[in-house]
Amino acid sequence: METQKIPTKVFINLTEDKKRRILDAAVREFSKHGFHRASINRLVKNLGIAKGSIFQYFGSKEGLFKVTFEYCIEQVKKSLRKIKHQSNGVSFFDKIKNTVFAGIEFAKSHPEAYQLYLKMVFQEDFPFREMYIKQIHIFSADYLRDLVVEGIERGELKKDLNIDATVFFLDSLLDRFVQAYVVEFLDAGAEIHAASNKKISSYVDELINLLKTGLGAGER
Amino acid sequence: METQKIPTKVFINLTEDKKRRILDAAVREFSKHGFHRASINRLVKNLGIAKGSIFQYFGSKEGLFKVTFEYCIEQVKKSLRKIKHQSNGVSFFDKIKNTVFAGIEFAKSHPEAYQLYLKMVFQEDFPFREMYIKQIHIFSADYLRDLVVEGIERGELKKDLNIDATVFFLDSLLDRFVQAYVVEFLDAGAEIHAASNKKISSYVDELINLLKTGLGAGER
DNA sequence: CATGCTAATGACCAGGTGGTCATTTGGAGA
DNA sequence: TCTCCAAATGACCACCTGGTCATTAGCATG
Repeated sequence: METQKIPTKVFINLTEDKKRRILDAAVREFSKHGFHRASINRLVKNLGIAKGSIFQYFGSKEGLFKVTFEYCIEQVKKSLRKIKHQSNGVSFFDKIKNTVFAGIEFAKSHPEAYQLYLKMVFQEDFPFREMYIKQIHIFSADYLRDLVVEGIERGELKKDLNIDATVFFLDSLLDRFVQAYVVEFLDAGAEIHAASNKKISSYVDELINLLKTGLGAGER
Repeated sequence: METQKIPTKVFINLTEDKKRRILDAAVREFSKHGFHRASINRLVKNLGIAKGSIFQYFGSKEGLFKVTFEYCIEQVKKSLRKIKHQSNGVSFFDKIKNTVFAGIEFAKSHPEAYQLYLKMVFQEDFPFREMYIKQIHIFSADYLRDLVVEGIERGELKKDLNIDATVFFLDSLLDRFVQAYVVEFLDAGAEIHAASNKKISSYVDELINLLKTGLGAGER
């Protein structure tokens, strides 16, 4: 008798299609209601399978969540790899612009996964929360740090920049921009929420301009 | 027979002290667990009063939440009034700095109220959510807009700034800064979380410098 | 057709929820 | 001291939760 792996082999042996159906439904359920309010009863009703099967596949609600969340992270990774590859060779500020669009594109094509991330960050009582958030921040902050360092080397950015502060600065802005696109009422009256691509584009240009030259009426 | 007001007169007639005790405990319960997972049973146990009383005071869980949240908003208003009054006459960028400190001060002295706000924004299924978030954003965005307009008039800011974009820019940064102070893992490795006042102060200075002059290696 | 074995099933369980209401309590007025 | 009535109480209700497990179904092999 050995300890159970999660997910169990019973789940792994399912057809790819059924596995995807189950995980997609789980992402929807968790993203809509958060961990604790998510209901296994509702989930299996939506799926048309028996409740016992879920526990045979994942052992517990926590196990189901774990597998579901890792499934989401895999999607994020794919997305980031793509954008990193695409914007090879362009300027720092264009890379930032591409990153914003990639973020919005992800939130658009995987709205439930993104909602789940938001809940995870701010709701505080998910299992394994700390571990997962750390994992995600390795992507985003490190990714931005690389961009900044490269930008400085290339002479596109001031060479005396405080890197930590700059990364935080960028991270805030980008993260919040995508949030405003998705969450509503977070756009401070700027009507970013669900705006057209064109509008978004001109908005991002404005922000990048502010980023580049600052707000102050400098003595240039 | 007329429709019940919430809170009922039974609650209103309580001593100020008991009212405060009840609302403080409710803020703690809701901020810790969110609306749906908050438990009336646990609340009354902590308070040492009977469950029936809560329903006599507020009619329902929703009624309790409404009164509790409005109690929090009142605290925010007080805080904003204070800081608005204090920083009369100082420069734009000093006002921004004061605002950051006021935000952190509020999150520090009313951690539960602030947590409740975060949950409200990102958890999506509170009652009256939309209404309340709108109400809150009237404060913050309008407040910042006033600062920006005044800054432009005084010649402290570029006079061709896009005001909407600038307000969004500032709102993102300030909001996120306070979040990073409270939430942990949101500081992109910048170690803002629960930092000392001194560290915070130097950090804010860095950020304001970025705000003022931008990131770009301009042709100044 | 019979056997054997795994996967699927859903009735059932203990425990927690918001909400109700008949009963008790406590203090003001006579 | 007795009366009265609003306020406080907590046992109780129907409902829902995650989780269990004896039973059934389905299918491959002999």
